[in-house]
Amino acid sequence: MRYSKQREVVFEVVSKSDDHPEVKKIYERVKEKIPNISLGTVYRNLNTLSADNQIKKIISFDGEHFDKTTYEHYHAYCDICKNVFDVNLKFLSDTSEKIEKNTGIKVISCNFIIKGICHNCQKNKKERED
Amino acid sequence: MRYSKQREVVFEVVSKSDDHPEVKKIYERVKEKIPNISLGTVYRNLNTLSADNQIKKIISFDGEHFDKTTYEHYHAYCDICKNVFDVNLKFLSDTSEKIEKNTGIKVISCNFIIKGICHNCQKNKKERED
DNA sequence: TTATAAGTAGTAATTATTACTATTTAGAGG
DNA sequence: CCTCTAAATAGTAATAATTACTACTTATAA
Repeated sequence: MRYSKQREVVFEVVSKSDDHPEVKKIYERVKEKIPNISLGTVYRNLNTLSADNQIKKIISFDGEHFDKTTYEHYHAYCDICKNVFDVNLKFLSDTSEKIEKNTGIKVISCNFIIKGICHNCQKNKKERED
Repeated sequence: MRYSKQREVVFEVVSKSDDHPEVKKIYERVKEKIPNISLGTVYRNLNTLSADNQIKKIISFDGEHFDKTTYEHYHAYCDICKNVFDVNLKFLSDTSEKIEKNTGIKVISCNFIIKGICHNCQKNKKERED
């Protein structure tokens, strides 16, 4: 893989994002630094970077999101505010290994996403109902 | 929800499928029984049926698949043959409940999909290499 | 310094999904 | 049985997401 300024900035943007952004949002953020970058370039680099395990592609209920964190952890998608949250739970650790052992499937990656309602939206909902 | 022949056939097709078909394939199978059914009708009914928990929508690496089985279980997607397989493992049972207890997120549904290489494709790969 | 293959911008094409509209139909209430 | 009405449909158009294509640019190896 050859160096390019565009890929560096795409990586940098994802690395500095705490909100699991979608392609569209990443594109906007990258454009602040490279105004004439092409959307195709962002797509290509997000795909090469995640194939190279430098970032992680999350498959969610509303499409693809990206995560700076590549170690095995999982996500929750809020059906109200549409945000994606990290989920780190002990009983889910080493899931890849366990699945490989138990099923014989050669695991490449795991995508575990929960659809639900986040703390904030539960609170707001309750307040409206009172 | 009012009865319709179209929805009945869509449900029937998914119910009789053992292969976690995608919309396109479901559409083809339904057309054998209702040749002039509209693709939009298939989409609409797949969405209403899964919202009503009569079938399950699986979010996979290559898009949406559908499953006749609605109880909590998980899936593996083969990166070579692109098929989706059921995964039933004890240590993953009651995941919804556990997540709700541990995170406080109100869980609506869980989507756990593993990307890997299935038994058959591992075998074929090995044979080619010998 | 130069050759070349990887990467890019800009655009076109493709694919998946939803929206729209006129028409049909299930089924509730007379 | 009728009749009414809202739900559902077929067919088409529109939208959104992603990939493909092409001429140009650039990293980097020799």
